[in-house]
Amino acid sequence: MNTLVLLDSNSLINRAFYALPPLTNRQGQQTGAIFGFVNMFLKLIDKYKPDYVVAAFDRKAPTFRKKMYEGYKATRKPMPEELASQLEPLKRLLRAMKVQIAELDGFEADDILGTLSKRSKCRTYIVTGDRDSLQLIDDKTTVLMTKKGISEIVEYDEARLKEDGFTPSQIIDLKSLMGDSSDNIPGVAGIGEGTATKLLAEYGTLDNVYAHIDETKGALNRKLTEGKESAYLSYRLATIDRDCPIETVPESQPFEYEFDKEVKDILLEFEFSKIADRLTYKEGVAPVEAVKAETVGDEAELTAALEKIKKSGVFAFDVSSRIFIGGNGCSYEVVISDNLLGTGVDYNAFLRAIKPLVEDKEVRKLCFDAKTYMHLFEPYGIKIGGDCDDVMLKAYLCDSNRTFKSLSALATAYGENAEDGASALTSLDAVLDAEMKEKEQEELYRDLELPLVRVLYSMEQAGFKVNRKYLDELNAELTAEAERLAAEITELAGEAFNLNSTQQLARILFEKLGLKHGKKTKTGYSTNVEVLESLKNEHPIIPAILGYREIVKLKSTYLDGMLSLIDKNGRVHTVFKQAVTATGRLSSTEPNLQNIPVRKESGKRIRKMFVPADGNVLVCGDYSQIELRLMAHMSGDETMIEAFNEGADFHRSTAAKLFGVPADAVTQDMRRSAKAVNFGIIYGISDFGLSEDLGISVPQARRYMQNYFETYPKVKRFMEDCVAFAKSNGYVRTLRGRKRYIPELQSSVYATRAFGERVAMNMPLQGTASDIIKAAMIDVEDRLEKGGYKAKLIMQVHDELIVDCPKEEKDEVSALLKDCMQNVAKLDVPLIADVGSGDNWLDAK
DNA sequence: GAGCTCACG
DNA sequence: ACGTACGTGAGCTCC
Repeated sequence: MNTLVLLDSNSLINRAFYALPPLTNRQGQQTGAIFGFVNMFLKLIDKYKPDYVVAAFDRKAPTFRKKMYEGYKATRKPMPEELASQLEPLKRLLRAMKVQIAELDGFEADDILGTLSKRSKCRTYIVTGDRDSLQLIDDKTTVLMTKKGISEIVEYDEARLKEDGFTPSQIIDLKSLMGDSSDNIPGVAGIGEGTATKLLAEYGTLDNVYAHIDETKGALNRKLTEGKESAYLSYRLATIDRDCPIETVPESQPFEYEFDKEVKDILLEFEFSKIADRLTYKEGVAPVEAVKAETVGDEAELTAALEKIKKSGVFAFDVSSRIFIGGNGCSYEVVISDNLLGTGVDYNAFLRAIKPLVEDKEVRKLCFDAKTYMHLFEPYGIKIGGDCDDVMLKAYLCDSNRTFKSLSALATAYGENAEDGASALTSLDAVLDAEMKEKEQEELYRDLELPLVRVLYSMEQAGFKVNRKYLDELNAELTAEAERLAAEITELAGEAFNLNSTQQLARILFEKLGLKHGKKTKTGYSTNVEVLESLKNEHPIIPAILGYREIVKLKSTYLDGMLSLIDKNGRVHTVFKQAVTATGRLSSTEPNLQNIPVRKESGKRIRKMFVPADGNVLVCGDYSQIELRLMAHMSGDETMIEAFNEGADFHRSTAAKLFGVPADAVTQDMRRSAKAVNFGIIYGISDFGLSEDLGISVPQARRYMQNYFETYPKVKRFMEDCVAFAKSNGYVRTLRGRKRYIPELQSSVYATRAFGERVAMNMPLQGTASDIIKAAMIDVEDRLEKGGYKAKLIMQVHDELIVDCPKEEKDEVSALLKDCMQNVAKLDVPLIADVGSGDNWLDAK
């Protein structure tokens, strides 16, 4: 018997759309849902080997079923534009793949599936995410129901459906009772899945439920009686039309497992290069051209290869699970020896052999993520000579919204077919150079990101000393305190439960203890600090939980989490990520040293754990309100510039203007409000956000904002300009030209677009601040080295730099740090950095 | 692996 | 009528 696969395309692409991130190709065409759909489809044909495939689509014109319903209640939500734009491209691809497209005015996809499955003599699989289609199951029709988005498939035949307690036709009865909000089927008000299942188990069909309605009592009887009309309407709505006038004949177009070249072109247009490479294409079509790397299997071959590479003037290296090296027009895979075979090149010998080439300043080096290679080479005494071009950074500057964690991921995204890392590097390098030039990112690369690599490497290498004795003592104390609070909470709750489980905690608080719940999350009621804080006086368990949360957070993240990361010298070595954030900031991992506590008293005790090397002090410089100063400079607002030039407390001065009082009459509360508005301005203000932050009404927040914009009129202008620029150019940029593309502005969804607007206002400030401190870091490192200081820059926290400094250098280094930070950029307002020092991180600030 | 919570600028 | 403050990373639960 032949096999037919029928696709409920609208259902599938819908699920794919919400399951996958909003991918786009480089033309900006949305491709995420297509990507999900195609991946699922390929898995499917692999498993079921269909002879024919038909993809059914809904047609916009209202169906008979929907029309009946429209008079009854509101219509379905329209498809978001980001998804709608993917339908035609998907159909184009499917047609090229010899999948028939079936659609019919006035009918939904499931009507077509119902009709074709009824007509066909094939073993038929219906692929969908909607349970509606389960009614189509029979002895030759199986429904493949997608789960978890579309990543998994569950086979439903009659036996499987029976396990759930239903026959195929009962699916219709079920829907008519319980309804289906996603399909706009009302059902009987007040009856859910549970009750509906019970009723059908007892009476079998909807008709029979109503035939025995006298046997039900109370509320159920009332609901059924009142909902009878709706139930029967729902029955008609839920019944799939298996006799619609669709003309498609599945058997007329055999599905082919070798595709036309056109399929590959379309896949590459979508930038699904991995998929494009995986498929087989018909004879006569050139297979994917992969540059074949020569194999290097012993040290003599390695020497010859390195000679050739040196002559080419470029040395590209990719050392991961396999090792590739190459240059202009040559590439090699170096086979590392293993004990079993006894062939290949010894790993240590390989590194020794490449040393001269890596250190040769005349040879241009090229790799993905140069900083990791500096760490890799360090134990072998290899120092990269001159700069090392880094395709990771080039790609990041071209589009900071995308982040690549490996060379292969980058190569895939750029549609590189090279199977070896060295060839991928050289061709990516050329492509990215052109892209950087077009996007005016070359200076930023050459003068900022590339020189920064060495600085970051040296900071990571140096590490930050941890006072181990202090850590252990603090840990013991917090452990005891956490245990005490845990016991107290268990006692107050009257039962043992997992204190770390928000779900279990919600059950205890809001069900068992009957406390008032606040806002909801996707999975239940929120138990976050804000909610708990509001209940502080309602029950003694609340303060105990707050205390427990605080302590356990500190202990697990900053004490226990730190222990395994301390090296034999008592230092932790963070890894700075230079190509992650959309704004240009760095991030810090393993451990994240950019979120060490400081705001609360308990957190300050954690911060004290970070100390200088023996005989040293920590010198710490941090920019004072750098983003607001940048706002003053970039907007050119005279009032704001003047306020900073006067050098007074800016929040206070803002408060004085907002509330119309002299500076010395500003109360704490007025200053707090002004500060909140200032922050809001940096984030891309919204009335709602400000009202939440200040705990005031939205109209009140709106008045604050209005007042603020009257005080600093050019700030308003600047923000509007940012949004307008972003809308017409597709990106915003920093003073130094770093760009962030904002595709969200093209969205048809209001919330997404509003987010895009806030991003447009925030990124130029956050990104410029980041450019500035990066430049300062390069200066600091340079001057410390040139001055022969032993002091080392060891940390950056967005607006703060930390130097581990011999005591005798403290004064000079403090001055040097301040000078570098303050004079790295010339603005219309002073750029102020406060510098302090101390025996631990807390005291140095 | 997603969702929640919470630490930082 | 809608649903948001900007940018991160880590530990924990629960599926």
